[in-house]
Amino acid sequence: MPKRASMSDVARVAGVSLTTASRALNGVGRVSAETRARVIETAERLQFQPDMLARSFVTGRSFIVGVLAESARGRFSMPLIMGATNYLGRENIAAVTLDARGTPRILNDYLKRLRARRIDGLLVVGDDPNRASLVLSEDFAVPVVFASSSATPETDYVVAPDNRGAGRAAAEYLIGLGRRNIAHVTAAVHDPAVDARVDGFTEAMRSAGMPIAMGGPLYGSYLQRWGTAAGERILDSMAGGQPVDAIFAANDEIAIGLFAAFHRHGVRVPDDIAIVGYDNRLAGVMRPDHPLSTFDPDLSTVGERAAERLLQAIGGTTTPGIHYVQPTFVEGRSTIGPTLEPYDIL
Amino acid sequence: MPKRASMSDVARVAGVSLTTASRALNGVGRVSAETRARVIETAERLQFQPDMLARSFVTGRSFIVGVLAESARGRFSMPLIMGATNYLGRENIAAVTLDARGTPRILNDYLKRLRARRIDGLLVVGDDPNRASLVLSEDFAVPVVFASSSATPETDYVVAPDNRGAGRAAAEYLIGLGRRNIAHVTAAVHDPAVDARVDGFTEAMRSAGMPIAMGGPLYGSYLQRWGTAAGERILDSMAGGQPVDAIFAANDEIAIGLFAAFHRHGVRVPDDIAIVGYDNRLAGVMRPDHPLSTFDPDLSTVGERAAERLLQAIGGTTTPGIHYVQPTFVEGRSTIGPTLEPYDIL
DNA sequence: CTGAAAGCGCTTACAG
DNA sequence: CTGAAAGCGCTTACAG
Repeated sequence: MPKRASMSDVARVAGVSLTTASRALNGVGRVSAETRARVIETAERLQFQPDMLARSFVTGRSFIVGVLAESARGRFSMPLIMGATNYLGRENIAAVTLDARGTPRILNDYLKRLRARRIDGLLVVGDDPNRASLVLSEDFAVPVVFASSSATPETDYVVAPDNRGAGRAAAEYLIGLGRRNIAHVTAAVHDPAVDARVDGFTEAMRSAGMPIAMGGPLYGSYLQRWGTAAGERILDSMAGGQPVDAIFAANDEIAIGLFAAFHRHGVRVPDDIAIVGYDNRLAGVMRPDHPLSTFDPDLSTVGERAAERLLQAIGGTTTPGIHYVQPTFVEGRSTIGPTLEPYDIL
Repeated sequence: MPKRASMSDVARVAGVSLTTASRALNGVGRVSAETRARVIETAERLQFQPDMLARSFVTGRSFIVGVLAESARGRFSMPLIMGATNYLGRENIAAVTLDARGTPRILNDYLKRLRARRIDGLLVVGDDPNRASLVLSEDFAVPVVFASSSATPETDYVVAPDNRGAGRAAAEYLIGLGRRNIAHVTAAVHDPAVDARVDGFTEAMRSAGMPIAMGGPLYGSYLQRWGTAAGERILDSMAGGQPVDAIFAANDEIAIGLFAAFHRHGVRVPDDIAIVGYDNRLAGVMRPDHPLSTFDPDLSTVGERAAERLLQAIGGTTTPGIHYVQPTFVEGRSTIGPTLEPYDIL
């Protein structure tokens, strides 16, 4: 096979100096239009492809970024990383994907390696609030973007799902459906994603002048079991004369647990109680006719935006601050009917 | 901040030539033990980190590989790609992740770019049988490893889940449980994964001298709906005097569809009919006590092994051929009880 | 607008 | 065992 054409081959054939060829091909510096055209034509004819290794060497830009995950196996991280690396690939940027598995020692090791790799930037994926400071304390010389749902100082580049917006949207949606006694069943306090959703939900309820049913958010876990337990509690309360006609659940597992409790007691969804979940992780597993109304945080888009932001930061065309990605609402039978039966879900 | 030490800094400080420093640091060529020790000590003292960009430039090894997915969004591809990129990251290899989205034009574009990137190798993820020939016809100059469940010529490097082995194991497991009338409900013929599972299952049944219930595999789709339809058919057949006491389903959706049909007709699982699924995609979504017996193809391990294989191929330490990854069996209530109820699943 | 030349930081024949 | 020198393929002051 014929050796690849180098830029000096192009220069020689086009009858110009290497300098001029470089300038013409990169569209930088003054080159007469005709010279430029001739060089470009020659390059195409010779099927010239610039050697990125040489270019990297001389410019110091590696066209490689680091993607550092707190835990790559997490449900949160995987689609996010995929979204990011896909975007990067499309932009012809390579990624060194590293999984710190929550261990600072591993993290520091990795940071050292990334430096030797001369990466152009770093994308940090995860929710560990300590991570940020760790990385920054290393005073990494390249831009760092955080893709995370936890709050991070406004001095960093951050991309995150809008949990607060989702909480607000959930309340507004249920109010719009005419529901008047809306509860919120959520996971543990101090989980930043939980807190943000609670805040948004509370805000929207207050704006509508509506108290939160059950006296406020019910805190528990992300497990279906908790959804069922919360459901029992709500049924008790209803038996005691406290009406509940809609629930915003912090994830789909809780939503299904609630439904299970209600169905066992003959309470119909959505006829008696409408349920909105969060995550849409069960899409593709659940039946295709959308049994559950839920919010899809669109994590691969979060990853994509974070990667885009990183390239902008490298290019100096963005400023620090947090960018939110709006979760998409997926409307399903748990709020608009017809009445759900157990086998309608899976 | 002080400039990074270069190799010539190390050489100067250690009082040796650049040549010797390079040899000592890379452990190549003859260098006296004391010289080597001195150089290494000096390098450590100066915190020398070799510039990988320079090394790549001169050696032509980019320490970057391409990861080309037929469709990165596919359920199959995502964990596989994550497994691969994680392994690569640990080995300090960057990846350009590209999603051809089934389009040959995009594919060829990407291959051109990867060449300009001077990648060290290529990992192709996906099941499209045309993909392989496409890539190879480009006579890519670097090693190519296929991570795929479709059959590929023995002249390539291939890593794939052992579908045949899983089919065999499913039959043997159900036979071992004492079941005697075992059916197989699967998806479409000519899907390579389906065919391999059918082959393995058929083989094990034949070895045990047992006919396949229902006269042979029941072909349909991967949808839960098909599982339910197949369940109805099996119930009819049972009503007609043809016993069935176990089923191997081609995926978990089918398994759940089967269960739904049986439960509606008062047929108990596993008491009357044991069910084994495939995929374990619902782990983490289903209840934690393993409602469903199923095979986990361990796709991230497939990706990991494929990446490992790619690095071996680049290093010349492996030979072409197919390596299988054994799916892991996850035992659950659908085969060992107690009797499953609808809400036990999700 | 164009070109000769230096230089990026390594590896590796080649010669001793 | 050790070293002087060439060279990898580009970019970019510097000089014209």
